[in-house]
Amino acid sequence: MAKTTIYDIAKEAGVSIATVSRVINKSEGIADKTRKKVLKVADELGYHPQAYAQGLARNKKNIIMVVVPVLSNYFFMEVLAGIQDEMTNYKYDLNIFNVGSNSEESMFHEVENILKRGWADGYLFISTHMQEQQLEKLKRHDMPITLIDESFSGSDSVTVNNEEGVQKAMDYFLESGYERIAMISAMKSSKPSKQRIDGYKKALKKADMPVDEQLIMTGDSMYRDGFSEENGYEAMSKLLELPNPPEACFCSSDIQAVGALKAMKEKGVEIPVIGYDDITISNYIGLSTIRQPMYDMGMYATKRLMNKMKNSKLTPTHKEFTPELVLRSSTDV
Amino acid sequence: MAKTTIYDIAKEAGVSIATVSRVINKSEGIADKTRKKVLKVADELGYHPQAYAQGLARNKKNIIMVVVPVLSNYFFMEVLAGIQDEMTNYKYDLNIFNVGSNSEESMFHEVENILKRGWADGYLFISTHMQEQQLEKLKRHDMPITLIDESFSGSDSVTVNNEEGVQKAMDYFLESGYERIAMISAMKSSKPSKQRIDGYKKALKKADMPVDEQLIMTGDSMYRDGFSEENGYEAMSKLLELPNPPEACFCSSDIQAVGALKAMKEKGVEIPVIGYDDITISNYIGLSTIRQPMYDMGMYATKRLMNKMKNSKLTPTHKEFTPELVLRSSTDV
DNA sequence: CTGAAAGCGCTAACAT
DNA sequence: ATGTTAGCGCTTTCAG
Repeated sequence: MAKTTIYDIAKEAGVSIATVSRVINKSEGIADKTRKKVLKVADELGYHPQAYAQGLARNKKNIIMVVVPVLSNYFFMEVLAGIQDEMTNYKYDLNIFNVGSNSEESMFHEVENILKRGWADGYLFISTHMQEQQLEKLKRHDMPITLIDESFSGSDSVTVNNEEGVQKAMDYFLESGYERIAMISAMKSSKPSKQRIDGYKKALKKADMPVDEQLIMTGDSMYRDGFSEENGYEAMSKLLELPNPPEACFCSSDIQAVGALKAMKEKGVEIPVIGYDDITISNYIGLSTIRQPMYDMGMYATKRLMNKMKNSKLTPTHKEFTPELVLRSSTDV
Repeated sequence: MAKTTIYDIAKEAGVSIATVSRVINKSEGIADKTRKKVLKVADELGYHPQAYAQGLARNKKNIIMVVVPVLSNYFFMEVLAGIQDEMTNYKYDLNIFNVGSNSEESMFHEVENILKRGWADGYLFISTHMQEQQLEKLKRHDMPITLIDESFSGSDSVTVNNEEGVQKAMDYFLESGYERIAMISAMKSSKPSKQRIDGYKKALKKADMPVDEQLIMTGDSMYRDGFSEENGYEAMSKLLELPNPPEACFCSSDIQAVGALKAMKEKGVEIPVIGYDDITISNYIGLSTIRQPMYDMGMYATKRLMNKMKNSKLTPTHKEFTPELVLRSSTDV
């Protein structure tokens, strides 16, 4: 069964390709008889339009593309679930594109090229963490884009306030009377990681507490930017070997907290731990955490994008979700 | 910055579009001077080939498409990590397509249409669970496809023996002397779920033990086919309310086991539990499980697909991975 | 209501 | 070494 085209159908049905195209596209003003005949032949031949030809001809792809740097990551997965569920309300297909670069510069070019290639009708960028100047360049391509987990004044974006989230975690520890509060961070070059470190320091300063750099720890494995169980495990192991170990610990992500918890268990140590994200599993293992409404973020961003695509002169909006402290057993020590 | 085409470059550089095309595609036999000029203009204009036009013209897309029914699922995520990492070795881009259908029939049509549309040069199908007859139809489209987590004699596929995996879990329980062994299953219509139930029954029969249908339990929430924490939680809750509760429990997936563990904790019950998959987190929470080499499966399948694309007359191979029992603390009671 | 023909942006013979 | 031209499969005027 070779690829069948409208030419095949036209010949077989004894009409012109224009007519075939018309019935396939359900345009009106077609004799009922012709339509039926064409449809029948199309079905027999197992016809389906070629995406590339169609896209080229009408300059419309019916595709929404999600662009992400790292696919196998819990944060992304949950955001994606929201996108996916919301997308069922539209007639667009969803494509996920993985930008694989390491350096920030080449990542930008990769992203820009995706836009230039004209893959989709609209784009959702998750955690690509580009600079404003770069984003500015992208806007020149004049494509609907909604940013998730990063923001920029001139673009649609949905984020959650990282510093506020950390603040809430720290406030809890501080109010509970802890003084040596550690933080398990991730890759230094990661923007959310950086923001969380900043939030940590600020919270300490606000409370007139000293910042002990030794207590800001990360593991050695930087797979997935350090947002991994392994990294958290390593970090906590190091923390517990300090001459003066911490009394409490805030983690940049739930997944690292999971690793940290294991390290603690192995050493027989029990200190309160708060994670970040509130991935589904956290509820089941009793991990206290800062909840980011990941699913809602994905859903909201998708809605925004679709609106933007309908009405291109909508003013860009920035939606900031508020993170919340969720207390579970990992803070009961 | 409107879309720039080779026509723009040709005009600006004072050459023909063919020449532009040649230098963009690095074909040889081009005067160094012309090349430089063209490249310069292309750069100034921020040129990048249009994917659809290029794809249409050369009938080659440089895309590998991963087709999955459910995106936000741990099994898929880990397989995907393997695919993603392996793909960095090739010059293809990765696209993920989510088939969103509920009924088996319409799912098949969705999948077939993807093929017909001609998106990619090769496809990786993960857990689509089609019937042989349907797969047979797909083969007529003559596109390189590798199946993951399902198999069919005429296609490249990589699977893991589900029954064998369950057998190992059951053997462990049986040898440890347990008699009332429950199983937490997932959606009945899911193929892997079914296979695992079969394995469970077989193992019992082999050991001359009665099969108590009451002990094959699933939760009410069927989100993600029942492969969720919630489902496991519900199932275990029901199990523990039985007049004669089980002494041990095998779960269809680690993620369900996580839920089951929570239910046990809440009721203050401790029975040994074995999950299925060995997702990364299991190691950190001490969950005994049947390990499926998900990452390796993704990697292996990707390699196969790429080979197949190089050499289309390769004989289809079926690679079956062997699941292994991994004992951790959840079986120490 | 239907057909002819131009065009979407690019590639690949075929010329020169 | 470079230009001309005919497609790739489909949509969309413009005629009739």
